[in-house]
Amino acid sequence: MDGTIDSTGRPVRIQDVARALGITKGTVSRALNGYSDISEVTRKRVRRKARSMGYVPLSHAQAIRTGRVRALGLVWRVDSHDGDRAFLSDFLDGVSRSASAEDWSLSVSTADSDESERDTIRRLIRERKADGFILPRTRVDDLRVHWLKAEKAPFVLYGRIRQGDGCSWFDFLGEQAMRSAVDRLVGLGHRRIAFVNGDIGFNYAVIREAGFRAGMAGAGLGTVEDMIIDGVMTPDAGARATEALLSRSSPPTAIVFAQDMAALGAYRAAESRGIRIGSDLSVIGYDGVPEGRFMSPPLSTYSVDSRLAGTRLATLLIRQIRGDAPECLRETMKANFVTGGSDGPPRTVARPHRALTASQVCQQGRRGRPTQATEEQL
Amino acid sequence: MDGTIDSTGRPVRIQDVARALGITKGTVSRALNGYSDISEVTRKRVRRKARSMGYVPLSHAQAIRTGRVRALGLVWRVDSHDGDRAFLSDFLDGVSRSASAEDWSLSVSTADSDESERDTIRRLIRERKADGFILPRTRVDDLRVHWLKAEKAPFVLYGRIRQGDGCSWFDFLGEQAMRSAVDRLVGLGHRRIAFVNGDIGFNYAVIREAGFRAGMAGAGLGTVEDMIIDGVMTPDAGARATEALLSRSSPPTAIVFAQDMAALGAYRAAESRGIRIGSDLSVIGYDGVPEGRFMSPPLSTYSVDSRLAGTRLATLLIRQIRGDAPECLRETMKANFVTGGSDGPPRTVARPHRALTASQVCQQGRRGRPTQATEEQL
DNA sequence: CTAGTTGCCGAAACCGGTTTCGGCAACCGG
DNA sequence: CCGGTTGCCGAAACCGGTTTCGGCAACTAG
Repeated sequence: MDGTIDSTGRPVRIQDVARALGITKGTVSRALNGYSDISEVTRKRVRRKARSMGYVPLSHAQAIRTGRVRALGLVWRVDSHDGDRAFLSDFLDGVSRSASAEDWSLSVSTADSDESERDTIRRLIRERKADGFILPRTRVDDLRVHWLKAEKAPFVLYGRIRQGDGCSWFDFLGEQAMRSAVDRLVGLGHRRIAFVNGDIGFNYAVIREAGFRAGMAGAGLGTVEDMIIDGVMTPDAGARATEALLSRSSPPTAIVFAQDMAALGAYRAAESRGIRIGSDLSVIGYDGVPEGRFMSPPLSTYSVDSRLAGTRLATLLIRQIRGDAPECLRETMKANFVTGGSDGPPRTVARPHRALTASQVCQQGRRGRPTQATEEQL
Repeated sequence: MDGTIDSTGRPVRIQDVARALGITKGTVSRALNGYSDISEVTRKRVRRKARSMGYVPLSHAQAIRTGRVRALGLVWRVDSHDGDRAFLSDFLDGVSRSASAEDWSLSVSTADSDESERDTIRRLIRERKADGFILPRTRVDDLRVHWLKAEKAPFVLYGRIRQGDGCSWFDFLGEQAMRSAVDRLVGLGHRRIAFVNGDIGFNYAVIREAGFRAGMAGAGLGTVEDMIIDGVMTPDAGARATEALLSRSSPPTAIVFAQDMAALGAYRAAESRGIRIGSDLSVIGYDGVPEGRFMSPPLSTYSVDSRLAGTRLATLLIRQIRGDAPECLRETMKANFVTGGSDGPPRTVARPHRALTASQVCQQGRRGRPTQATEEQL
């Protein structure tokens, strides 16, 4: 197993290219790496010859001098079952695409605890298997940030954090999505809106909850604390949460879920209660998992492009490793709302004389919340 | 970003360890790598000192001489949506665990076509980002095998292949599972058993179909060709296949699915027909996807441990790279049958005078197929 | 015409390990 | 006592690149 082999069966090295051109390997190296002290004619000759001979530099041989192996590191936690199975594949694809485009590679490891994750990261750094790291699913106080700062290793976060000094990141605007979900539901006539959050140890949960509260406040509806449940990440837990909420003395007419996987549970709870999602109970999710499209009615959700997140993160990390300041490498993007049919006007306000047509509802939504919305409807 | 740093802030190199001990770096290297010409006392001193100083060799610096980077390569195809979402995470975890245990790492790339997969593999080989490859989901005539043999690169297959000269692999015994599924169903009293296969371009599909046919033949039941459908990999396709089978003039009383994801579709088809899985229609799957446990009744299936597959494959590949002959590195394992409740005695034979109790059925199953099974019951 | 640039490339050091080679000292048998 | 092993380690080559340094030739300015 070796690089391109010439007629003698030996892999092609830089020395071979140099010899074939009658110049030294140092010149070949400088020509290929864009040094300015190489004439344009020589550079062309070298490039052509290297290509024709199929010369590709060994990354580890370069690394010995440059200190860089052109590899990104990714440690995947397998202990937290968030259930979103499509995510990993898409995310990896995104990262890999960006990395490959720049001729970088991706070193992946798994970990099932904080300790093993720390050990894994340190090993990858120490052995120089990776030049920098992509950190998925940032926590409110993320230990990995401390570890990597201590090791002076570059890294990018998938998800913003509060103490973001010296950090770069990519993130979707979860707070904006949740706020928009509330606006939409209020526009449809809902007043009693619940929020089912994920694990508030993760940043995204904190951010989305803030968005929900902002939406409720903006609509003149104070958030009722027992209308907020957190720690719900699976369909099972989502079903239980929905069941609990619907058992309240004044149950919500709509539920905003911070995660689609939890929202899927609402369908099960609704079925066992004999009520229908989209009319008896409105549901809006977040993530855009494929399963949501197959529910009936399909889940309305704020869809997130995991592949895009991967590509952006890889690009940002490579830039940072090449020298850009982390603070300049921050990107956020809107989550895309996808109408499914799981949200509609509430049953309770659908009395004949106040019924709204679909078009009226849409106009209302566009004009903002109705001015006559008052607290007593809660 | 560097390895362990000493008080001066510089990363610890082998030279530093040598100097601290008053010996040469060559001796340190040989001591650490288990050369026999190093005395046991020196070896101990070196090991202790290296550990206390936090010395870890740079993998790329070793690679320049040894030619090995201690990394496994894995190219993941993202274009074939087989739907099994849990697989990737578990599989990666298995590979990563084994690799880490030997102090190896894992280089992952994605590809969405044969060409991009070939280019990716070649780039990883040429740049020496990986010393060998794990090839998931082998096809009947797998191009990757040809590419890698041409590059003289070590590789292991997840799934056996016909032309297996010079190949090592790990695989689950799909044919045995399918055969056992037929035996079980026959034991329960079924005679008209259908088989819904996956993409027969993949080896596992060919193998499982062979197992099904062997089971039918072994039970004295010839396989009716229109009772076999292939190319079914998703719940949607599974539902359609089930629908088609149940529309036959003499529909099957049981269906064996080569993949759980397809089997899930049978539930949907059954629901829309108003029949019940496990009594009106028996279903047995293969894979053991988590979703199967949540169906009602839970799906009976031959469960496969993807994590284990990953660990075994990584171990086999590392052995091969270290010099073991590929032909000696082959492992197979049984798929585990998990009773769910989706299989039971057929309705059609459940007439009072022929009804079987559960225990009788089990005994029958244990004793083998009933000797009175004849063709005319089809 | 000469001194000072500038463009371009060869020579060699260098990165951090591994591996070969050779030699010293201790031990061995005759 | 002496030649021949054997055990153990230092010295140095080596792997395949990158980067520094210096010098030659051509060109430019004074």
